[in-house]
Amino acid sequence: MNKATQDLVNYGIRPSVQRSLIYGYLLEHRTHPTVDEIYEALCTEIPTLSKTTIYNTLALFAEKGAVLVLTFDGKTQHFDAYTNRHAHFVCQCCGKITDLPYPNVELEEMDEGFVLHQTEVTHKGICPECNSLNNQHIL
Amino acid sequence: MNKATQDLVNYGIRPSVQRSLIYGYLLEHRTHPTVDEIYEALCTEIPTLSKTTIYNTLALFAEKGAVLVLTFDGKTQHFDAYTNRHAHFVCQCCGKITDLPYPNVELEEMDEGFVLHQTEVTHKGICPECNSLNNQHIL
DNA sequence: TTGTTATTTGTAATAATTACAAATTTGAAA
DNA sequence: TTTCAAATTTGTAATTATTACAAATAACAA
Repeated sequence: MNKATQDLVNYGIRPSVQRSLIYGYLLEHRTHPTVDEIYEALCTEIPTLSKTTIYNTLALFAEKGAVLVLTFDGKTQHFDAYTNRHAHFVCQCCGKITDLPYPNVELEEMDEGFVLHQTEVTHKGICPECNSLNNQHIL
Repeated sequence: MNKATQDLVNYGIRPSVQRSLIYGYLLEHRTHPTVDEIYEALCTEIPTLSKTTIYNTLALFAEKGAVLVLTFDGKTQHFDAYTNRHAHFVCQCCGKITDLPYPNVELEEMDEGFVLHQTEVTHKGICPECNSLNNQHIL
C-alpha cells in the first residue's frame, strides 16, 4: 500500500483507484493545483476520469480534513494536501501560491461568543520569479 | 457634497450618481455586501441600474484602493469600504464576515526576492449568533 | 449647440461548480 | 462463485458568478 493510499485510510477515507491517484498527485505536486490541473495530469492515466469525480473526491477530502481548499483569487479552488499549519504567499503578478512558515500571531481579545477554529495568514506581494523578470524589464 | 462623493474624489474617482450611491451603500452597510446585495438595495433607487455597472464600478474602486475585495467562500466577491488594516472573522456556519482588530504578527524571515505588500489575517469559526442558536438547539 | 469622451446598460458569452441520474465497480453474504 | 446492495464514478445538463462587448445615454468642454 503506497503512502497516498495509507494516508487516505488514516483519514477514514476508503481508497479507490481515483482517490489514491488524486491524493497522490497532491502529495507530489505541492503547487496547490486546481481541478483542471489535476484532471489534465491524470486523464491519461485514467482515460475515463471525469471532472465531477475530482470535485466529489476533493470535497470528500476537505470534509475529512485531508486537504485544504484555498480560494485566494475568488475564482478557482486550489487544493493543498499539506495540512500542517502554515502561511501562504500569493503572487499578485502570476497568481502562484507558495507555502511559508506560520508566523507568531498575538491575538487581540475577541468578543465572547466567537468560537475560533483557525486563523489563516496570507501574504500578498510579488514572488521572486516575477520580481526578477520585472527587474530585467526595467533595466 | 456628501461623504461618499467626497471620498470618491479623494480617491481620484469621478463621482457619478451610480458611483456615489454604490460607495455610499458600502459606507453605510459594513456587512461586506455582494454585487447582488448592492443591486437589490439600489435598484429601486436607480431603476435602470445594471449589475454590469456595479461590477465595473467596484472593479474601479478596487483599482483605486477605495474598496477591498474579499472572496473567502471561493464563490462570491464581497466588498469592504473600510480600508484601514483589520482582520476578518468568517463564520463557517452562516458565512457572515465580521471585522476584527488586526493582531500583532511577528513575521518569519522570508526568502530574498519576495516583495511583501500586505499580510491578511482571517479567523474562521462560529459567530456569536450561530453559536447561541446552536446552543439553544442542543439544550 | 455641438461634438467628443466617459459612463451606463443589456445581452450574450465564459468559467467554475453543482445537481442528478445512469452506469459501473466493489465487497460482503449466501 | 454468484448474487445483491451499497458505494463510487461518470456524463450531461443546470446553475452561479463574472466578464466581454457594443449600443445607448449622459456629461462636459469648445
